[in-house]
Amino acid sequence: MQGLHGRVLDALGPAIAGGAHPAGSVLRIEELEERFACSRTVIREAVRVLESMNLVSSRRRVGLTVRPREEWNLYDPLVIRWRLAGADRAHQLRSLSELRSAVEPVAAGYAARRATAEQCGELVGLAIKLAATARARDLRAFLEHDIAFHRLVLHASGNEMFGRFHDVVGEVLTGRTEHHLMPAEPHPTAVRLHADVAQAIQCGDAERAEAAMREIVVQAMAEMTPVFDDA
Amino acid sequence: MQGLHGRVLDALGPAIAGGAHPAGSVLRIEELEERFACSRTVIREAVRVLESMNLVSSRRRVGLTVRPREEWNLYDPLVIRWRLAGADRAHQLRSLSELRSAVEPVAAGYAARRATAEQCGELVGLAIKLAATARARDLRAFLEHDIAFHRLVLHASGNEMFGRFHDVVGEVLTGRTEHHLMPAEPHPTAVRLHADVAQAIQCGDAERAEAAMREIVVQAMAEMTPVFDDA
DNA sequence: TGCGACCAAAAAGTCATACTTAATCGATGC
DNA sequence: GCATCGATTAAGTATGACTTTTTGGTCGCA
Repeated sequence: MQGLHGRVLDALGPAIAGGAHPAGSVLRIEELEERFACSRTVIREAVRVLESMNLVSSRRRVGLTVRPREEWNLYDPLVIRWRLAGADRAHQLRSLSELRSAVEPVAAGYAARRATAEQCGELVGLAIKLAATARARDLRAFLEHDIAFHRLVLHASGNEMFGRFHDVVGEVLTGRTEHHLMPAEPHPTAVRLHADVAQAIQCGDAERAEAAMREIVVQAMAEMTPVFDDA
Repeated sequence: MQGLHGRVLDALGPAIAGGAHPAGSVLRIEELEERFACSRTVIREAVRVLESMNLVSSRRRVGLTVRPREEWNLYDPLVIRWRLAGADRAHQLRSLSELRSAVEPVAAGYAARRATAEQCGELVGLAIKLAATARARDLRAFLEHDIAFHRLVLHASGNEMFGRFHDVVGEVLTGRTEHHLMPAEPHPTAVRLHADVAQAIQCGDAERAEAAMREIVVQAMAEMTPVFDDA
């Protein structure tokens, strides 16, 4: 995200999502021009985006009113990111983790029914890499393969809505690392469960894929409970 | 959505989402000015929105390149609506229904753990209304209560991500009616299942709530299979 | 022939100004 | 207290000028 447009959006979006402008508060284009030291064009274009996310609503003679969070497009990748960057981070991580516990098991089930042979091979390969990087305590690489694994399962589900959920998963998995919630060595159970998922998908065993994935997600949530309790 | 901005968005969004401009095709601001007979300002502002949805990417000396569907913000309520309005409707209904089968049971489970007494009362009330309107074969009112029921369950989950999923549910439930897939009288089983969900939530029985909701969604999917097979 | 450097031109990005429009708010009248 | 009217506010739109980034073609060299 570059240019002045991107700069304004990357400042104003998080400010709103982070609560600096509570619901009901009113901003005016003129004051934003001054704040960001740019032209009305740039502000208007950024505001159009925020409006389409339902973060604000624009009205003549009033200005831009910040909408309540319940109205925001909470699935917008930018909104997710902005919220994760703010004081609401723990709360958002919890919400996303719960959502994940709904989506990923079912996606794994569909993957077991629909994955191509190539995807199966790749999943097994990633599961092996996960085991290797866990053993080597290479957390960076582990995260990388973990994200890739989940992304591939979602994609292999053959449902583009599941596929597009990878943004959420990536953010949650990354968030774990940033909160130092990754144990020095990932649980052997977690590693095994990933292999289980890969194998179940390869065998076309939807129920097993679903169950194993559910365990992965439930375990990940348990590991994050300390953060949630801050919320 | 009013004004020229809204008009352009409401024409260009569906055109892209509906495949009139395939991935890789390039539009230019100048030609859009001519097509929509408005100023560059309006086009640029609309384009900013489409860009933030990842429908297009803008580049100097190239123009606006339509992105592949895998990159679109598929969870954006407008994108969902545009796709449902296009030739992809059946496919999108299927994808959304599968997603629904993931999300709603788990949301019902959380609702069983978190719903307020007031919400429980309201759910039971809606289940009663569903039964009455089904018996009276008042499909319009049935749909209305059905949507309200699901919306409330999602809200009662106490997770704003589930709560915000109500757009998806509303579109899918409404889509059934538009495809004349609503039977003359809703299945007594469906009606009973809704009551089961309401009761389970009231009793704090998460497993039962989840199981009953899963059955509702699975049954709804089965009823839509004829449409899916067109996809 | 292939590669790198250079430059003109294309198309978006930004700015400024003017005009239009919708809607809010205050005053007035009943 | 409510309805109407009109002025004013702040967003919506248009236009033209200028800036910036980047693409694509040309040229030179090995």
